[in-house]
Amino acid sequence: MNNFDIEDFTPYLLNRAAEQASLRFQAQYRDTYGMLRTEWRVLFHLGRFGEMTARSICDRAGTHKTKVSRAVAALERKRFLKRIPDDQDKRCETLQLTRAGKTTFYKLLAEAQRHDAALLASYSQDERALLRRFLLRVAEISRA
Amino acid sequence: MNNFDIEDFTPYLLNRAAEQASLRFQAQYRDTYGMLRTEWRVLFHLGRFGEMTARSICDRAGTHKTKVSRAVAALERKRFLKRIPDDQDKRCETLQLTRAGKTTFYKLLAEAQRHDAALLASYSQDERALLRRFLLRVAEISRA
DNA sequence: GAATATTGGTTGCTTTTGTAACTATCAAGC
DNA sequence: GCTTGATAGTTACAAAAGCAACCAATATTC
Repeated sequence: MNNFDIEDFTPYLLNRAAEQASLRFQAQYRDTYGMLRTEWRVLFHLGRFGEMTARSICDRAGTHKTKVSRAVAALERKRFLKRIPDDQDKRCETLQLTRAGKTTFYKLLAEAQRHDAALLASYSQDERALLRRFLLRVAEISRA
Repeated sequence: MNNFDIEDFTPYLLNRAAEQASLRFQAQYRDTYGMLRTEWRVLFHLGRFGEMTARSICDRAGTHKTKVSRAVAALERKRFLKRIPDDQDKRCETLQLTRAGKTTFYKLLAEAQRHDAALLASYSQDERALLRRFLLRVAEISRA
C-alpha cells in the first residue's frame, strides 16, 4: 500500500475542475438561451472564425459529428445560424451566423472572458502560460 | 472584436484535457472489467479509505447520489463490494470491498499511477504543485 | 465510365446522465 | 408519542451522449 490518493490522480482533478468551471459558466448560455454546451461551442467557432463547414468545426473542436450535427440543427431552430449550400460540393454546407447569432456570440464572448479572467485572477503571466501549455498538451491540441 | 480565442477559454481547455486524459485511462477499467467512470471512482474511494457509506462517497467525490447508487449496484453485481447493514441507523449501509474488489483496486491503482506519471512526466516538482493547486481550487476541493 | 471507396452529414437505437419523486428511517418540536 | 422535517438511498422518467447504420455526393481505380 502506498499513499497515492484520489486527489493525486490528475484525470480525476481535471474532470472535477472541468465540471465546476463549465458548470458555473453554463448558466450563461443555458438559462438565457436554452443552449447546450456543444451549441455554445459551435456558436463560438462560427463567431470567432467566420463561416465554416460542420466538418471543420468537428476537427477544430475535437467533437463528434453527430454532436455537431445536432447542435447545428438546434442553433438553426433558434435562428442563430443559416446553412449556405456549396455549389462545388453538394454534400457540404457552409454555416453562417445570423445577426441574432452574432449578437448572442458577442454577449457570451464577453461573459466568457470575464469568467476566464476570474478563474485565472490569482496567477501570474508565467503561471498562466504553464497552465495553458499543460492543458493544451493533455488535450492534444497540438497547434505546434 | 478582440482576439480572445476558444483556446484561451480555460473551461474549454479543461474539458478537452479532462476528456482526453480520462479517455486514455478508461480502457483500463472499461475493457477489462466493464466498469463505468463512477464505478471506478467508487472503487477507488473504498479501496483507498476503507469501508464507508455511500453518502460519504458522494461528499468526498462530489458526485450525485443517484450516480453513486447505480455505481454501487453495479459493483455489487460484479461482486466487488458488499453492503453491511448499520444497526444504529437502518437507513445507512456501510460499503466494503470484497477480496476481488480489492484485487481489482490494486491493479487499477498501479495503472492509475503509471498513467498519472506519464501525464506529468515533463514537469518539475514546482510545476506539478502549481498544476495541482490550480485544479484543486477550480474544482473547489478545498480541503483547507 | 462503371464499380468501389471515401466523405459530409443525418437518423435511429442504446447507454448514460440528470432530475424529481418516492420509500424508509431517524431527529426535533411540541 | 405524534406530527413535521430532514436524511440515506432507490427508482422512474426525461434529456443527452455514443455508436452504428444510413443516404447522398464525390473521388478513385481499373
